[in-house]
Amino acid sequence: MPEATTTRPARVTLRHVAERVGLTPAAVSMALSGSSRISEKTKVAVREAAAELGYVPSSAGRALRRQQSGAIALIVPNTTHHVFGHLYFMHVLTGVASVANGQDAQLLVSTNADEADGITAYERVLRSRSADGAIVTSAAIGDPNVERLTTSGLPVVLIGRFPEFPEAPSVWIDDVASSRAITEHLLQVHGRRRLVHVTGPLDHQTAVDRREGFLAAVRAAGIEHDCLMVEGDFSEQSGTDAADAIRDWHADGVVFANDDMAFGGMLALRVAGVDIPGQVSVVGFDDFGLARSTTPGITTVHVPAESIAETAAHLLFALISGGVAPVAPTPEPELRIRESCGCRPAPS
Amino acid sequence: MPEATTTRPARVTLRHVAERVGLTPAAVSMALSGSSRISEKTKVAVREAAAELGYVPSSAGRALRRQQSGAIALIVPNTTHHVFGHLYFMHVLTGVASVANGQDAQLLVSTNADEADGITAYERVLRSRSADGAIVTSAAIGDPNVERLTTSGLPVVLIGRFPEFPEAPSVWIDDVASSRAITEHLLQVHGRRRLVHVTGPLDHQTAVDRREGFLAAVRAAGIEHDCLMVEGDFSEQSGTDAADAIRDWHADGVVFANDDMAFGGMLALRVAGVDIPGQVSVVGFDDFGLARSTTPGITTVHVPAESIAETAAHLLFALISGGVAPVAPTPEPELRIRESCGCRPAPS
DNA sequence: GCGTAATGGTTAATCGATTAAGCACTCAAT
DNA sequence: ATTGAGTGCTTAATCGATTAACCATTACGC
Repeated sequence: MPEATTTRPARVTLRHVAERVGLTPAAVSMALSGSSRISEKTKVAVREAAAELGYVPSSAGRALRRQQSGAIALIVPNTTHHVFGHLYFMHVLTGVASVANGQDAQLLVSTNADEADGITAYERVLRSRSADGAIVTSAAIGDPNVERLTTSGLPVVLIGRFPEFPEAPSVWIDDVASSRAITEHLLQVHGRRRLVHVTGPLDHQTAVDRREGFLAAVRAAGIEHDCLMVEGDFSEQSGTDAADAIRDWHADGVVFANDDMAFGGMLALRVAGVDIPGQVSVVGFDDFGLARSTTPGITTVHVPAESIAETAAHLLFALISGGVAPVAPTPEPELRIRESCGCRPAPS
Repeated sequence: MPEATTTRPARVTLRHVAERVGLTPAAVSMALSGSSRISEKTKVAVREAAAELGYVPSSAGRALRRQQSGAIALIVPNTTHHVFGHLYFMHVLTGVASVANGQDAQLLVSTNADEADGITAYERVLRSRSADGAIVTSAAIGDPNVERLTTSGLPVVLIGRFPEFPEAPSVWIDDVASSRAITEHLLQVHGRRRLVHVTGPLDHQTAVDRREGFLAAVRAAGIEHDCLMVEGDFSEQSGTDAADAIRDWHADGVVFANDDMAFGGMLALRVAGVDIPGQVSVVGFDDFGLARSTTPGITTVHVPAESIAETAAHLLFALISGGVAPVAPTPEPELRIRESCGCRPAPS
């Protein structure tokens, strides 16, 4: 039984196209890449045949020959701390994906911290050259993997501030200044004096910096000995857990290190009969979406995660191709004033 | 100047390991894969050398030889309709990633709808064999790309119902039954009689099915000629836009086809002075996170996106390795009763 | 008419891992 | 002693794309 003439093989390679037009694979390759050594007539014939057969170059073959995969990886080392599956990650993914699309690069998402032979799965992504470079986000302070990746000589861009690695290409916002600014909002605009700060997990630089900003503000106001620090972990639950301490201490203002905790805290305070913002002004941090959907809306610091991610991606592509890492500008902090601090009346 | 003896080449290949132990690359490959034709002593030596040099197999070399990439792709054809960058996607990503990790597979995320040579970027992912299979989510009805992918012979699993392709492996929930159930909640528990349904974009099967479920419920109640249909597009804005029509029509219950629209609608109704749930009962659909953060919390249908995604991923791996597609069970609809329908008093 | 350029390809090598087939060499059984 | 089976590796081919080096033609200048 003869093959149907329209049968196209499951995998169309250069050779199939070459046979179709009566050339060698080499010629077809050159034709498709627009080499000047191939006649215009042949190029047209090759392009037609390729289109008819549905030829798409094998990424493996090409990667092997070119010594680069055409993909970048987005790595999240820290799956334990509610990071992956968080709104933050969505924004980062959106930003990175849009830049990757613009560069015709594939995007690999890697979150697996399993170790085999002492190498984590996401380090393996780089060492196996599945990706030409990586963006690492949400890493903890002192994470040995971060050091390994940044010193491996492979193109890696960090999202977040890593004082331990001042040389490592990284993109961050000024958490200290932002946190200070929003704390000062409570102090200066609303005249709050008994402040609580609910921190994030202090093994993350972001949490440390936001605490630092808070402290700078209260120090400047001369009330640094009269405020309460509660350690949270960025989870809504830890915000809820902080509510008792906040009430017992008779706070009139709370700076949560992120919106999730602010939300959890607000709910718990409300259940306990505390009026927000009447009795207690509440502010958060991040503005990834939650803060505007609650009632009252949470006054917060807008973290432009998507644009940070875009910057990181551009930086990564620059590293991959050029080697020179342009310095990324740090965006200015931007407060989003809503109702939880007492600025506007809640709608209703 | 002599090279430092500890210098390890940037890219360690089989040959480097082979030279180190005085063998051929072939022997090293066999040793690392545990072949019985290699002596135990040699295997130990090889493993040691590989670990010392930090050898990780080249994914390109391996992919070329094995004719599979060891990666799967998560494809979102539809970037226009607020899909990527949505909470839904986060859940899907989490589910797929966890299964992929379990299978030691890389995860490619592809959202680029750009066409070149009549092939979209995400079809290219499959045809270039960058991925061994794909999960497609959020595709529109009649999207030609879906047909192309499902009939291409490549392993593809769809998330969502596609009546046009009854043979295509797919995973979905029963939107019709779920939507009917939540509509009946308004009718039976709350005695609502003047219902509005705000649909999603009707080029998506999900939106069509949810409308169908709504209609089934009102039909069963004998009030199908006395309800209002408003076409939305799943966006918060379109929910907001529906508010005027809802009020003008003097509705006492609204079934929004998703939570985003319900949120937008609730805000707008509240601004217009409508009491929810006092005057109007509101319900949504999805429960991806937003519904529980609002005040009042939105009564909704819980869509187990993460577990759907996991099922889809398992199905995909079965297709890739076995070829047999196990039929996936359809999860039962689950209502999440909150305050927006009038069931519980809002906390305050 | 003859060297010199173009023109338009082909040949062969390469990227790294894998595996079938082959080849020494040892040991045991007939 | 001689075949037979193991044992433990090496050789060589392969996956697909790319590119440097090479080889035929034809065209052209003087």
